[in-house]
Amino acid sequence: MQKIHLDCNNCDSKAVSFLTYCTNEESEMVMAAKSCGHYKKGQSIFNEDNIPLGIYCLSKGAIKLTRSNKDGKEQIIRFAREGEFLGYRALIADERLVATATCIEDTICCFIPKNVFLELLEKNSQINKYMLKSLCHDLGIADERIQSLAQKSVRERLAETLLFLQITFQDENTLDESLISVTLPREDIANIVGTATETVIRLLSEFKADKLIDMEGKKIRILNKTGLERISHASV
Amino acid sequence: MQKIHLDCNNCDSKAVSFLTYCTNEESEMVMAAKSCGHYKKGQSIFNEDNIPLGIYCLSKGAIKLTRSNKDGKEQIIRFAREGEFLGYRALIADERLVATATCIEDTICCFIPKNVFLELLEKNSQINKYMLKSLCHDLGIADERIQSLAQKSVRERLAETLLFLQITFQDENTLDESLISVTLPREDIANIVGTATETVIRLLSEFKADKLIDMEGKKIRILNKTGLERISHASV
DNA sequence: GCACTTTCATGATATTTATCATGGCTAGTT
DNA sequence: AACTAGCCATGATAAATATCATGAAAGTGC
Repeated sequence: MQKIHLDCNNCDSKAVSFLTYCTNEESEMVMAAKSCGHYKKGQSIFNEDNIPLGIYCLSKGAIKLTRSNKDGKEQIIRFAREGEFLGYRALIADERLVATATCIEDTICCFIPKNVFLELLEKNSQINKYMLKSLCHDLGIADERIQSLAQKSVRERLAETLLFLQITFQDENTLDESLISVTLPREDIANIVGTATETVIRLLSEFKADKLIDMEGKKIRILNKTGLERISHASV
Repeated sequence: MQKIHLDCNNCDSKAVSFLTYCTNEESEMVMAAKSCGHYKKGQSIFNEDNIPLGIYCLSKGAIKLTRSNKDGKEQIIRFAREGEFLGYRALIADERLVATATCIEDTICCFIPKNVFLELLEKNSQINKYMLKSLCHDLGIADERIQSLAQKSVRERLAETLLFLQITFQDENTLDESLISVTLPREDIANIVGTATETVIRLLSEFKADKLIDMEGKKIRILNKTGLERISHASV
């Protein structure tokens, strides 16, 4: 990780995160306390089981949050992009980190120490509300995920995942919105869906044969969104 | 639902919920605004897709929170017992309810209107902290659940579920702690684990043959906790 | 450009789990 | 006591998915 310095006021992520609600004074406090760094694709920002020392703000790039089992097989719990925060769940719950954050692209990420964040949370009611609301929203998404994993087939979940990836990694400055702009190895896709890598590869081949998707290099293009939606909602 | 009136100060759930942090004045406000009712086993307290009008506080009994798919198959998302609250996730996130709350025992439950709850949340910082922390904790549990559903086999998840049910429905005034004190039909167990009812029945028979559990009427007794733990943690 | 490593792809096979079918058991009802 | 409905249980079978094996293709470092 290569250290750099960033000005929150010029940061892309300010516009979309709770930093919007900071007063000037609070912004100054955050800026004085934070430390920023450049991470390469594949590097991890924090690791499960560690004690959280603060929160992380993604200024640029994308990360996957994963939990590993005994055999080292990882499950992707969620993704985060520019403007999103990491590590606050464990911090607020006063628990250890239960997930590892790994960059899936080159990433710029700032660290805000625990006490600064907790003070903001306590003193600034807009920030407090924002966090509450966003936690509740995330919990709703997690519940949806639980239902999906419990009730849908792998085929349904893969279709769902492709649509999710397309939306999540929508590149606002590209007109080519049918192309999934992130390149995830098949193994990562399997670790979202909760299945074996070979199964993903096979089903992707089927989807391709059915003209639902196309492969352009490692990237996936969605040819028939409605078709995928139909598959994805077959049962749920 | 049969209406009754309850005094929060004498309520079992006061000791364990955010109501602990209410000032006298706030308690009065809650008491004046709330309405309480007696629900029979099987009755629902609220239904998915509805707009949340307030939150519900369980004074006695137990409920299951479920989400249904197209075919009407339900997934149990979580349980709530005395002292726990329901419906706040959707309320705070400003979304519709995504789950149905159904009593699995005769239940006494109070309704606190939206504005009263939101005011408490805003004015009382201890309550605010309590809610934040508890949401973060719940989100951690949801993430664990996601990993379990994605990576564990049905057999592993059933063992996990039995241990979970034993702890969750621990009756503090019974010495017989190896008996799972709640009676859930096999179908409900299947809807926690995320599998077919027949599969649960078959695996329970296996567990019984392996002397891991025993069946006493409809109730299940855990004979070998360590054995179940070993099965449950085989992979994760 | 060539060795080397990782990822992708596909076949063969085994295992797990779902589905369909049938019958027994139990609790509540008349 | 007989009747009925709703579980519970188990067998037979089918379908979905995992696992193992092998090779091709694509990156990566030197």
